Amino acid sequence: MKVTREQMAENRGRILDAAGKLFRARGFDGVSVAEIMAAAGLTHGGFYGHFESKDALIAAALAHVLDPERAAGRGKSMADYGATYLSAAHRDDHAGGCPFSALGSEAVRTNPEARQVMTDAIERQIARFSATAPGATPKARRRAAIAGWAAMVGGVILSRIADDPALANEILKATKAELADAVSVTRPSLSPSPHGRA
Amino acid sequence: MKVTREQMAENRGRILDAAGKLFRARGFDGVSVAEIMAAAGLTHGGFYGHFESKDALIAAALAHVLDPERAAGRGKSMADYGATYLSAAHRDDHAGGCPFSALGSEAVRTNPEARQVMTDAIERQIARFSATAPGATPKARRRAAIAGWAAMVGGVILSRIADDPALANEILKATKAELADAVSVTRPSLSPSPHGRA
DNA sequence: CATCTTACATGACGATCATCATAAATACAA
DNA sequence: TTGTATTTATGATGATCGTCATGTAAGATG
Repeated sequence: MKVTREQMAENRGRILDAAGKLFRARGFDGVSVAEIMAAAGLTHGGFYGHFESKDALIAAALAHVLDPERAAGRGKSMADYGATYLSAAHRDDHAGGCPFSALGSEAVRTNPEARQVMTDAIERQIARFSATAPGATPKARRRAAIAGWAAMVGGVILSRIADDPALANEILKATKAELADAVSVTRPSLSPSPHGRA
Repeated sequence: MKVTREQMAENRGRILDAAGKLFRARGFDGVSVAEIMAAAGLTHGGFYGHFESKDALIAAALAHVLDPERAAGRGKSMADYGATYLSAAHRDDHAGGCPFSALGSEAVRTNPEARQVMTDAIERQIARFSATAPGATPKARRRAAIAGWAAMVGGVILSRIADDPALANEILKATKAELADAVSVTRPSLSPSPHGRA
């Protein structure tokens, strides 16, 4: 019943993949350890050889999904990122989408390790958006990056809650449009932003 | 062990109050029926005389909290509402604050009745904000209302997740400031908005 | 090849939970 | 006032879950 070191590392990776998807799809409390292990092709017994507890898995799975190495849309501007983020495809992809929109309000109540993982990811996202956010000064751009990120997360969550497909799509579209306007208009006064669409 | 009709109605109200607060503070899965009943001053047995299931209570508690009759900040403009919404006081008041920021990502996965209750509340909020949102046309104002509401919800959620108090406060402040700017600047072209601060 | 190490499977344990059955007590109708 | 309906308390039930103990097969090590 033993397994190659390499196999073990691959198993750990499969556990993290499965946990990342299942947590996003059904919430931290909506998935059991046994279910995650089964999705990874294993049984529940081996779990505690890989992780100390379910809480530890939550933190590790979030870190795995939010790993800056394989972040989606690396080179995109904030506007382009927002357009993808606020698409129907992303909204409908709970298991594969952004953990903030899938787990945001639950993450508030998770363990400190997981909170810190998410805090770091928030800071990275803000820093990334700040490069292409509208605004004349770095301070203004950072402010716009934060507000834009907040609108993206809130927009997807509200669109997912909305029962009525028309309303759900309108929320996506409206948030996307306001975000795009903010970028193209910049602040009233300055010359054309040096960080435009392309 | 029977109780006045009036008492029973009051008991039901206390159950809804307790459920509303506990759900917002700890999530739907983080609170047991027995705990809610205890918080209402009753024991768990009587629960099913009031509600058909925990799911039914979730829907009823959300409807109770989101009741348009006793909605907070009735006459406020979107900008004023946003300033209160994005305050540290509201962010720190999980149990008494907005159910969308407290339960948003979990609400996506609740029962259809609860989803519909929340959908109606979203529609009401958008309609309310549309009256004082920036924009030259009703369409533009509705768009701004939606994006503003999304930014509020996302801003509070991100601020609550953030482990670092400085970052948490910055998120609130930045989102609030962008919201205020959007209102005061309106769209570049038109005369002063007829729906300004006051 | 022999020994040690260890990753995973099986199975169990204690706790928690939603839900239901029953009983007691009393409001309400007659 | 009497009888019935009904609200709540007590207690039980079956299911689920996180975690752990143990066995075993097989890699690692020399």
